[in-house]
Amino acid sequence: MGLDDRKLAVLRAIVEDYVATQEPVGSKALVERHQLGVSPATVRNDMAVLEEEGYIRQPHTSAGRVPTDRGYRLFVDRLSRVKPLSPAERRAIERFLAGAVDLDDVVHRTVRLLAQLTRQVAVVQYPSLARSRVRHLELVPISTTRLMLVVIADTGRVEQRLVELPAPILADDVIDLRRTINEKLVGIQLSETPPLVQALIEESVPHLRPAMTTLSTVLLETLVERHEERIALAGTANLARGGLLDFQGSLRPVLEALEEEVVLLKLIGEVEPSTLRVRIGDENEIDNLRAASVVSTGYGPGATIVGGMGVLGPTRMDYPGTIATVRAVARYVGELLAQN
Amino acid sequence: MGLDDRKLAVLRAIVEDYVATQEPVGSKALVERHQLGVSPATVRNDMAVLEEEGYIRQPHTSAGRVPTDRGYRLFVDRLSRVKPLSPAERRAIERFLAGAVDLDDVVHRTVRLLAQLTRQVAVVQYPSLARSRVRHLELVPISTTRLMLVVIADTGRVEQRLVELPAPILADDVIDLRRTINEKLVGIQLSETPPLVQALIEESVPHLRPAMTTLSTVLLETLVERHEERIALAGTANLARGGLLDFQGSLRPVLEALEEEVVLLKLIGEVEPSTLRVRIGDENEIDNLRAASVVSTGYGPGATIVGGMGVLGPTRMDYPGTIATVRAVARYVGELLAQN
DNA sequence: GACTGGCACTCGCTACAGTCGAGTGCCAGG
DNA sequence: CCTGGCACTCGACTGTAGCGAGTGCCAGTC
Repeated sequence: MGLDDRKLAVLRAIVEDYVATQEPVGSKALVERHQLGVSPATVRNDMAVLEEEGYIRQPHTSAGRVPTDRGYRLFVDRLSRVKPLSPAERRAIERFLAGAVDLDDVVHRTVRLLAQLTRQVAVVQYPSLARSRVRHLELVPISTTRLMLVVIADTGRVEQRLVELPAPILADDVIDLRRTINEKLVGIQLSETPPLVQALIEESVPHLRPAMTTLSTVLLETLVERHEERIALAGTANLARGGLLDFQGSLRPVLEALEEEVVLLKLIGEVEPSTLRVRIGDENEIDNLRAASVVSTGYGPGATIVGGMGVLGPTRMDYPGTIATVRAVARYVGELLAQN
Repeated sequence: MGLDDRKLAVLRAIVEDYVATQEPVGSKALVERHQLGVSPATVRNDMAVLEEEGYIRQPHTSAGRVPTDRGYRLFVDRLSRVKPLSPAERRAIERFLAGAVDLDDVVHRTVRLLAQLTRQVAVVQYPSLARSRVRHLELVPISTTRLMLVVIADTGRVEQRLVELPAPILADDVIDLRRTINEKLVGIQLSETPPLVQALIEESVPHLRPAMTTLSTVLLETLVERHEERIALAGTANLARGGLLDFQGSLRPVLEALEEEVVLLKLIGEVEPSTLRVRIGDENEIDNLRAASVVSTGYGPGATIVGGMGVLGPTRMDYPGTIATVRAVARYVGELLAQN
């Protein structure tokens, strides 16, 4: 039952070879390419045990072995050696991200960078509004009954929304409104604003109350409810690389899943303090992604986390490399945000 | 050389059948499914002529015929009968777009709607900044040396950008700056702003000149140069529908092309007054899309055009249906923008 | 002169048999 | 516990044969 060190080494070798060659790996090839110090026959015995335990399987009798999801899991948890990034990669990351001019640009560059380095599909969540604080609220008069509300978060993210007032409003009153809402809300974390917005109505001067009421509705929608989360995606073309061997023949389910923002958020958005997360094949909750693996992590300035990013690829992926890249990119982006 | 009416009818029948069945169509099947009033042998003679002229071809000897790009072109230009949208489709369009709350939402909904109705890849360009007018410019003080510049266009599009000032600035001066730039620029079409921005520097009061100089640089970047065009994409999963028969086996080149914003812009952005455009296979300038067709059109409130939208699919697509849908959606969106 | 029925021909597709070889499981011996 | 040897399995590949959809051509008919 217990797997001794050699069996684990065999499993590791199988995973590494299979990931590299994309073909079932046999006992003979294994001893040739790795220094296992035993004969093919011995390896075969080990393989039989590994198969019994569910870590590897045979596509057909008389074919080599292929890791199962469970095998990859064990590999990731206990067997993979950390693969440090090459200096060239580090430089690429720095250079690529250095030129960013604003938040949108940072996210765009990050997602392309990730896709390029890992050669897989990359997903980056914009800094979540819920996790940011209000830096400034602006009211821009468009006409006497229309205002443009602009919310600026401390992460640099900006949301805007048109407000249709119930009655015409004076310029001075707009200034008044702006002052009031800023006094009340600046510096507050967005997820904490609802009660304060509520209070705004009650505390406002009578003749502004109707305006404040509609305004606060829109505020609530903008701050909390409405497409609160945005997401950037890149590298879908990489899905078509593995010649349809990955993803059991059809990209369709995967592409479909990637079109749903909700799904993407689930993939990378559930950020716990646990920094980095790997979900392998069946471990994914989304049915369409049962043939895929996801490596995701949170990122943000310093220790706080403002969003998630990650990479999606075939279960047969280079886990050590991908993990190292995702971790490195997330750290760089975090530093970039901290400088701001 | 000249193709008489029956030969054209045969070509039309071939296109329609091939689009429907995805299989080469033979003379016998043709006379069975269409009322051509002649025998298979006659149809075969017509086919021979059509093939000689390059409108159809045989994948292999002893197979049915398949339209060539040139055949589709003729079909689109002269043979396709307009296919009016079903009331259900019209209602779907209206319902789907009615719920939009702001410009971003309109674009998002439009692109998903197009993808869903045509069952293909949809592309929608955000209203081009170059073609909009400045509605309002806002300067929000972040710190004494930092301003947030917000540009609001009359199409509802909003761009923002951080401005790093060379020296600290007083609150009153910010108000001054804001007033000046608004006086000068509001109502101007964005593509016309550069000379005016230049003039801003020269006309500003001496002690504000350094601030105005950096500000105008950023203004120029924001108004004209920087990722001036944004694009929304949906329906990529539809590419994987045709079971790899379309796109000659690999989705990769197509997916790659779709990742390049520049390419997408080329596809749908070159908007001439000519309302609707169909590019078939080889007619596409982008090599990766030689196996695809694109149906695109401009849209905007009333007669003005503020951006493009379109649909991409296999050359073997339902042209009449796609054309009708794209045209209808563009018109609805135009009306929606006009109401604003 | 245009259309049609008939006929020989082409050629991709499928099924089937046979061979090859990678890879396995098992066993006896060190 | 490991190893070398051996029989066995089964997928991949090859070659052959038959089938049938579809064609091109030609002689005959209206």
